[in-house]
Amino acid sequence: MTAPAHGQEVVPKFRGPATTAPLGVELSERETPVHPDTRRRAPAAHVTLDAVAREAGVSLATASRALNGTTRVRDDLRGRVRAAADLLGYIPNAHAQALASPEGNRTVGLICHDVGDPYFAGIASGVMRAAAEQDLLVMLASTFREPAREIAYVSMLRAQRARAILLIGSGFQDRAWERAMDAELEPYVRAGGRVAVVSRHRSMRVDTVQPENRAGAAALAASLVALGHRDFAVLSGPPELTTVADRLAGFREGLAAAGITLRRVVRGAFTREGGHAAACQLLAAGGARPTCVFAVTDVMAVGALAALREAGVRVPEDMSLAGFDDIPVVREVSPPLTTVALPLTEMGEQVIALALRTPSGAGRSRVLRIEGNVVLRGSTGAPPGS
Amino acid sequence: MTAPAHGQEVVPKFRGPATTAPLGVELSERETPVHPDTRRRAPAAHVTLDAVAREAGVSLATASRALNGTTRVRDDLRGRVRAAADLLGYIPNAHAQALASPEGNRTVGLICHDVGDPYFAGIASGVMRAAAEQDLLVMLASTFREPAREIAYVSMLRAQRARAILLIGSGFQDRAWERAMDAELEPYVRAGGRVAVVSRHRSMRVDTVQPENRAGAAALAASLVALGHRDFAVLSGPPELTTVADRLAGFREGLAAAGITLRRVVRGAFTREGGHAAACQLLAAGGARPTCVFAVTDVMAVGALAALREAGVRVPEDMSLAGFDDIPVVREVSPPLTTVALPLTEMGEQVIALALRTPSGAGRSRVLRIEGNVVLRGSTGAPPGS
DNA sequence: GCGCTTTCAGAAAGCGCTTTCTGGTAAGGT
DNA sequence: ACCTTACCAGAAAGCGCTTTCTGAAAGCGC
Repeated sequence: MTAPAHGQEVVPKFRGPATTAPLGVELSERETPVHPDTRRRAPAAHVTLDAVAREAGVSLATASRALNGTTRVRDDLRGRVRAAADLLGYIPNAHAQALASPEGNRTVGLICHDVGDPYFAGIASGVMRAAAEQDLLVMLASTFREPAREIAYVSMLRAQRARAILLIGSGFQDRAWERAMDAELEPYVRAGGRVAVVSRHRSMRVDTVQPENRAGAAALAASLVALGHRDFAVLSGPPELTTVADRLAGFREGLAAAGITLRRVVRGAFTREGGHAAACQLLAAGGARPTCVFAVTDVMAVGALAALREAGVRVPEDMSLAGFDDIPVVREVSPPLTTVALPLTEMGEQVIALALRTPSGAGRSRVLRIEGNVVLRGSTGAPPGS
Repeated sequence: MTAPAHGQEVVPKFRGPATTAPLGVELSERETPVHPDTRRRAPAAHVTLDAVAREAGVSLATASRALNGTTRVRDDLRGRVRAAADLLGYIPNAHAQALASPEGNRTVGLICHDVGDPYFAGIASGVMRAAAEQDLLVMLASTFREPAREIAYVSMLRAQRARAILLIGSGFQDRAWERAMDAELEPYVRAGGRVAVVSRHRSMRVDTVQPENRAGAAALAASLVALGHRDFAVLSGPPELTTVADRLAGFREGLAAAGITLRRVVRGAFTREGGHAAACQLLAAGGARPTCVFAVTDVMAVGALAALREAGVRVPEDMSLAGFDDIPVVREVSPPLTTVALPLTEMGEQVIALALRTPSGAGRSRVLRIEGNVVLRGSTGAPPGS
């Protein structure tokens, strides 16, 4: 096996498509003997439809029609055009297509906080799968949780005239941000753009794939109560995220239904480290420890699990732990985490489907509710001493 | 000056999803009050530069220059243009820009096997971060390991005239595929496109971020031998992937250096389930079990770990297990996995930097070697009975 | 005050397509 | 044989920008 090429000369084994005589009108350029320093010259231009038409001996319009099949074209001509396109290695210029006709645009935008996060990666994976089926290209944007960047990306996607913009992840509960986002989205939609989101955006009237965060958290709370727990703490994320607010509220509701008051809420970043830190903080606090901890996302729960282990707290013997989302990793840790399962990939498929469906009509928006299923795994058990 | 006016009547009040939400996946619609006029109008056209120029009372050319700052424009005119653009909510049409000037294109393409896979998600995350810094938009493509789809995506990205195409993940060692890929890439590069890859592509002469798979696997083998192991098995992936071939070869080399012959290679899919299945197969086989197993990727190792646990094989007491890549999850499982650590995010940043750097000159390609670090964790220990 | 160079706004030529619109030709009707 | 249709290829008009190219006005030295 040859070593990877470091500074290797390109072997020009590919001589270009025009090795045979031109069929149609003369293309004098081709005849030009290749000057030795062509290498350094301006890059070879792209093959245009015009060149294909000339090669096939038809008009530009016919070439376009032959390739797109929009109108009937005589079979022999169509054949000639196809052959010419093949021969020249023609690839249409997507920008020109998009400019010439609105249907030419085959891209959608996907905005999430971080593809590196398994939650978003799961949803993105679903979006990619669905997009592939419809021959769409996805422009991905990671905001790294900066609201300003999110707005900027919407603007860029507007510039790209993306068919649809998909916003994954809950919105910020912040008036200024909401206003700015609305200001971006409203003209976009008005101009025919589609918008769909995963998770609730307080002020936005757009098609939504809505995980039942509240109900799911409440159901989880009920399950944990059923295990015998009475003493709970929550590891929460940034309160301005609607997802956090909803899950926390739902969990409280679920406890309240059993007459239990949530004892403690520790706030942390929406990351593995945030969960770790929050758990440490919880353990460091004095007083009786809760018997059960709910982390508002699995990512945080994983961090919390590590923190508990480091502190010598056995899960679930000393303390039960539950998360939310059911990202793949929670099945791999020991003990596997109890969580509220969300069909992430499917949600990704749904959100793009929602966006691409025929518009729901002026001023209408759809909400696709996604039920979360409580999955009890090894990380939860009866409270100690029961 | 009137505000953009296009029906600002939209009431920015959002009632939110009904809290009496029934559980289950269901679709509901909510209605937004809309001004009667707006209802069945054709979509409002986008604001064009022409409109801005008119609003500002200058020519199209001046408006363009004022906004892009390419040439000096009198201050008062520039101010007027900026104000007009703001007022109208002008967003340039990226397609038109890209068509009119090659520099107008601010997109790069990223092709990977599956963003849902933590290995690719990690690299993609790095790419996204670097792209954001340069104000580039990333078009993401997931091939789901179908070679044909990979080729098709390159073609689509060519059509988009992406500034650069990034290929993440090893190439297929398949002549037909290589030829087809070359045929796509060669004209692209010739036309000024940039290509960079992560992992070796046998036939491709392009800038490469090259994890030292071979050396890393060899070093891992040496470390495992040092722990006392003499009896090894490898859980391998599809042999046509260069990454698999290299890691397997490297591991063999490392063992050979200690005079050890690899006993067993079990092949599985390049996924968690593939690793699980391969491990099961290994255990099901008769004869003495190896004392140490190397899975060529962490993703497979995680599956293998689950399989071992299910089979009652203790890790590392009964059998040691090691992986490759150091994806985040391996630190969370118990025991944490020994692996060869690759700086995934950084690799993502590097590959886009490599692609965007000034061309290396005709026919030259760079290789950025990334060393992997052997990280011994709890999943490996002395062989049983030592 | 007269030619000279600068400076900078506007007209216009594309960029590479799609899609009318136009018109020629063949088929069909009487 | 004459007139309608139908069909389909080609000419041409954009799509929304950037960037020459052009020329008017202003600045300058003598």
